Amino acid sequence: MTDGRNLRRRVTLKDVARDAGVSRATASLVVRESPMVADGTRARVLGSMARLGYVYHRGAASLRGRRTQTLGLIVTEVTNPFFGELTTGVEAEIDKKGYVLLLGHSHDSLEQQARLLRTMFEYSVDGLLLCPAPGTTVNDLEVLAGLPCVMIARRVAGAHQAGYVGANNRLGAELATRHLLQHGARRVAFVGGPVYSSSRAERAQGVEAALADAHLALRPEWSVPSPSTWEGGYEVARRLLRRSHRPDAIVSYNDVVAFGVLVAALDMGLQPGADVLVTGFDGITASAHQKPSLTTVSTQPRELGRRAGWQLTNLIEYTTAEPEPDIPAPVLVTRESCGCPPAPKGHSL
Amino acid sequence: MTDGRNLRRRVTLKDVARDAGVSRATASLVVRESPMVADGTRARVLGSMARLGYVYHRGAASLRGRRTQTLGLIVTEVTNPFFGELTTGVEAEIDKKGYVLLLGHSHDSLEQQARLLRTMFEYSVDGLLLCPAPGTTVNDLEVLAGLPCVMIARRVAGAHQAGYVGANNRLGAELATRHLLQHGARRVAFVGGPVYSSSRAERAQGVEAALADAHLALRPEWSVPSPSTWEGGYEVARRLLRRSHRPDAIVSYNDVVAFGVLVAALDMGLQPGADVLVTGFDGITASAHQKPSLTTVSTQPRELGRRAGWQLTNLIEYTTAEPEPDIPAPVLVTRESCGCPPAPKGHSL
DNA sequence: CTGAAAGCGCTTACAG
DNA sequence: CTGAAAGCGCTTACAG
Repeated sequence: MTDGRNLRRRVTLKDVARDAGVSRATASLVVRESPMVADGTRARVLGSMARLGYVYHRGAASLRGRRTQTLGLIVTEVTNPFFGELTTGVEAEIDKKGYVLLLGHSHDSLEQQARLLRTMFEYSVDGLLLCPAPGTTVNDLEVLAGLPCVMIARRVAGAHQAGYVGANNRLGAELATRHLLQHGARRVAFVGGPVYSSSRAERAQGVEAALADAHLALRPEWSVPSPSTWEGGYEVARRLLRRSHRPDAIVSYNDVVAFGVLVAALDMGLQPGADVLVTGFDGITASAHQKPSLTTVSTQPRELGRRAGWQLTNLIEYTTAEPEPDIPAPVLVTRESCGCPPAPKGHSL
Repeated sequence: MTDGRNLRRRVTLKDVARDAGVSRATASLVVRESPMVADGTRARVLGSMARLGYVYHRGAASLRGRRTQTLGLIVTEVTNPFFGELTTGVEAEIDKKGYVLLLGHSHDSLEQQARLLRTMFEYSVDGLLLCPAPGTTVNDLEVLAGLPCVMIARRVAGAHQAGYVGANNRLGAELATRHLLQHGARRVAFVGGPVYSSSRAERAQGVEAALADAHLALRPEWSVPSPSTWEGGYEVARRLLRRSHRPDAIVSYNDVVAFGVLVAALDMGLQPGADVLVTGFDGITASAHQKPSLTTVSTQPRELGRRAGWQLTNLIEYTTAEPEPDIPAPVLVTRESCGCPPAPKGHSL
């Protein structure tokens, strides 16, 4: 006895066509829901498909049709839930437009990113969503050769063909800082973020702008870069808060860094929200779940992903020459860490 | 003038072959790194490929070759970082074996899961990794028709063909409970988890087994299911801790639930680790970053993902009839929430 | 509205 | 070690 499972040939459109007594082209039209098929014929073909257990072979379709309905997403970090939430948003958006997601993690490595780009290209993705690893240049993107592409959260200078979706870094940091000033802060520090990143620079500018309006300045020794990790925030905050002349407020580069700042303060016997005011940036779910809960500039990561997916599918389907950057307005979510009362139950952004 | 970009035909193996003066078959052998090609010929072909800017077309290759080097991963929840960390592990493992990941989120919906299964099938994935949505039955998996498949974290009764990678729920909960008893706990509650899930039942059994050894019992009103969310943990803990006769220790269904429990305790003026001992389950990164830090049963989510990827690729390449379930031993990571000193800096599992 | 033919870019036997 | 032919399962013009 041989194994029936292995012998069973894949059911093809040809089989369906024969069974239904039509040509392959007609069967193909039915699969693709073309209106140009007579109702009776369509019903007959659908019946055969169901009876024979036909499943559409997208690989074959795309070889001929030049579209894979496949999108690549390359994210960098992985310890940061921001990227997880973003990915969810992307998937939700493209799924409803009939695309599927090919996922890769570059771990902030240029080599790994280059490999992934090539792989995605080999798989003939219809378009690409990329959170570029730090140090990415236009040259690194040349392999893409005209493939529709949208950058997320980080920009690559000179990549004009590519779309962009990201937070308004400057405005966001400005909002946070202004709010802290209203709460009486006068000695504001800015903590975390990769040294030479554009996003860190932009956020720092926002802090400075808000301070300037209050006739204050960001002291250079209080603008401290760090890895964008919990540990980064923890270490820097410890150092800053240990001094006798210490900041009375800390604007953090992102939420994960802010979490480290919160714990550092608590470990030193300082109450965030009272002894030192703290804000984050991103608005990941966990920001609502800290104790004290974290005031943050929400970029609504899920929504950001959704928009990136939207922009990319548009780029593919309508081929704009130079897409408009999509930079949604950030919203300040006030919670305990800046001295505000906790948000009402169930409230989240 | 017409746009040169659109006119440029894709460079095919045929072009390469012509340029190098060999047949397509030979060029194909070179691409696939076959040793059966003369060194000189190979060099010539590789040269042509580089000069012409050839990129391998995997779609075409798999249509003929019957392998797409593509794996599907369907994940359920999204608010829980556990799945993010798991995904990273999966990707790391399959990437080095030359596979690529097709990602889908079922959001715990059976309909969405069914759609995703079908889609992955249409894309001819070589295998599937599935965290089944609650309520999934063997029937739901029939569409897979022999496709190699590995379940992650949750089992589907009767799915014998499929592999399985998941935590040892019973043992894990037992370890945690024993540890709490050693710290002097006597009134232990078990909080969170979906009512009828096998994993909740197994973890509850572990708690009971440890308590039984100490001649104690799990009081029915102290075994409280809840959504596996922060909110779920928060609400249940509030209710339990409000009573005069309250638990002195809470074993939480997972880390996210435990985070809610921690904050509920703090909100009520109780110190976790002193007034009430708390443990989690999963070992997500954030467990080390709470204040107080969370003692947890680590299943090492990344490692779990790695193993699932390993099992699936093995299943594909060596076709075992009935794969062995892979149930790694959980490890208890002790931190502040059970009254232990915080783990040393940089320590994580 | 339907059918016959060609082709997407590769790999797989099979000769030589 | 290399070449000519057939075919993977679809879609795309093009007739009718």
